[in-house]
Amino acid sequence: MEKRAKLTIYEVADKAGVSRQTVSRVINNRPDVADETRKRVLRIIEEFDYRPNAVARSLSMKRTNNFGLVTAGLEFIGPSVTMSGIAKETEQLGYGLYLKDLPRFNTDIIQNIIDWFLTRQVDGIIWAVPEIGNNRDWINNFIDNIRLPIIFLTAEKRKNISTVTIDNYYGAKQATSHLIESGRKNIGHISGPMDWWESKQRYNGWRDALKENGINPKENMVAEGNWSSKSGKKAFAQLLDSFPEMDALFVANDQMALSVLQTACELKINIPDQLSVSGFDGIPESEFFSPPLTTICQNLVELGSVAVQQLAQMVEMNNSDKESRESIYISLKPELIIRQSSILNL
Amino acid sequence: MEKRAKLTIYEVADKAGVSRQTVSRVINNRPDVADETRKRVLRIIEEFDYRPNAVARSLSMKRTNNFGLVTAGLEFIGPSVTMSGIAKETEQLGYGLYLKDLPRFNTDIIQNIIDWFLTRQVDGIIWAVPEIGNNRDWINNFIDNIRLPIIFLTAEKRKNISTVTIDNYYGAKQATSHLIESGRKNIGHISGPMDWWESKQRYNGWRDALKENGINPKENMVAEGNWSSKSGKKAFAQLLDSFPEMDALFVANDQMALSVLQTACELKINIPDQLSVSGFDGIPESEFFSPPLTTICQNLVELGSVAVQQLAQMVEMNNSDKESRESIYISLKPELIIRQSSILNL
DNA sequence: GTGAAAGCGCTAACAT
DNA sequence: ATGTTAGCGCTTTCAC
Repeated sequence: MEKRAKLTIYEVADKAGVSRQTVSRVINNRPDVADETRKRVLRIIEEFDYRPNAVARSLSMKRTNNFGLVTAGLEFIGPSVTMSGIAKETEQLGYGLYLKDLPRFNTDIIQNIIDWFLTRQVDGIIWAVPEIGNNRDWINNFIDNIRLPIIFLTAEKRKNISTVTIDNYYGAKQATSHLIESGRKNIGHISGPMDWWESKQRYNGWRDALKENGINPKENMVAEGNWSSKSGKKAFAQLLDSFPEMDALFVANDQMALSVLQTACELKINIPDQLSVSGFDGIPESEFFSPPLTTICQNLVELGSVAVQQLAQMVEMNNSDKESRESIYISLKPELIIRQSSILNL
Repeated sequence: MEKRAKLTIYEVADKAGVSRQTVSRVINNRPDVADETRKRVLRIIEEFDYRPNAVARSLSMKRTNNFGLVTAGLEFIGPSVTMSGIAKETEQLGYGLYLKDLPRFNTDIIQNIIDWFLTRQVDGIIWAVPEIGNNRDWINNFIDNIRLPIIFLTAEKRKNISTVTIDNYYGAKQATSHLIESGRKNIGHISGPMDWWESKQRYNGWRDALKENGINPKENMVAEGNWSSKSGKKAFAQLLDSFPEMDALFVANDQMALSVLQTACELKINIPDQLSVSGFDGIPESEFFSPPLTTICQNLVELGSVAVQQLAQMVEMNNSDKESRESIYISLKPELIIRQSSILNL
């Protein structure tokens, strides 16, 4: 096999002694080709290692079969797991995937990103940037002008917007209720950064679980972290000080919970006897913390898959009945996993 | 702003009263346009929200300005951090990025992946799949037939192949030497899966550091893990049994080292007094383990950046003098970070 | 079942 | 400085 200039459909046609259209039909597996002709063309394609040019095809068909994905914080494990789900499902459905990773969560270059994707003629966009502060406000300004299907991940419900998310509120409530049911009354909370939508939801779940059980949530029972182990350590120290009667703790992610476990080990605070702990996320390591961590397991791979499936559906629909598509809101329930960090020693 | 059918360059030309060519010149910022004409065209573009079609441009220019990225194991933190570096640098240099995540590390669909990228007419490929077993053997068969620039990450040096990697051997040697220098003699090793190239390199580094210090590495001093916390726990238990005189331990990644720290805490083995420990990777959490973990910090974001820079260079060169490009091999040195897990209490 | 003509939206090369 | 002509490689009519 020697290298040679790329073959075009025209040259294949020439060598096979047919017209370009016939070759095109063969490539696209159309039925209306004589069996013998098809074979002859296929042989030439094989022999000369011909590969159709997807760019030309896209131009002609006015459809690229590509999705655009916008993420942020790919250096963190959550976003990247979600992305792996997105990548796998995209592949599965036969689409290609363009990736754009935002340098910051809160960004002013939204229009550029969207423009770039429009320019590249993608068939749909997956917006997987966490909702922080007002970094979704652009939606209101743009969304009506964009005819392209877009699916949003992990966000508040909005009018005319399709979203797939994990039910953070539900998960937090599950975790907190579990701590209460196991007999604790003084339940603290280490939250994520409070300008994150997810943090707020988890906070609200904690708060409402307390209220529904006749416990009054107070300010000294909460400390704010920023998801990192480091911040978890600090927040725990703060709580130990502001809420000394604390006998249970709901931590907004597993990373920060790890710090709690380790600090407790240093301070000789027995977990779960003196302090019952639940995390949130369900990272694989949580099972091997000491003690193994009770947590809320969110299936981020599934989140990504479902989002892509929805997007693909929107793309298909968009092609048939234009304006009929209704926006959807899918909320996936995370699952409580009970481990030793919240089980009383017998 | 109301939606309307997408504008083409032709319609913009019409409205501006110029030819398509002039519009094209304006879009591409060519100098040879009268200032006034340029302004007129730009106004029309603005007013009608015109966006050039990159697909058409690619077809015409025979260049897409897209790279293809192949990864595997994106659900793990290492690959995804590397990828974030790749994404950022790609963006920086003005390229788009297609993402393909392999379902398995060891795969037989290599040809399909390459074909897909060729079909999409990418300008270059970044191969970021870890080298495991013989999953790089395909290179020998294909590489000479592919005229497309490809850069490989994290792999053994090969003829005619361009590669960027972290120097795992060097890092492992650094860590092990450090343990020896701090006065230990019985240095165990928990390795990664031994069919991984990276694991072998780290193992070799450990082995040679011992040898160079007059210590004879024996089989009972090594236990094999698979990078996970779970496997780390098991491997540590095994070593405790097979190598009871062990007073220091070089663990091939931080996740497994975490298990060691936690198990030690449970077993009341004091770290670093009884056992001095070093990890490898330098994940952010390692600083907040208890005790903080001595480790080898590899800058994966930089790894990704450098790879993309090299690829971009290959693309440029390829366009001028065809066959002159020599293959490169860049090896980035990781850095030893000394923390309490390997410092003797004073 | 197959082929000819036209077009997708853009740029390169040449002409003016 | 601007316009004209001819493609880029493929698909979509619409003939035959």
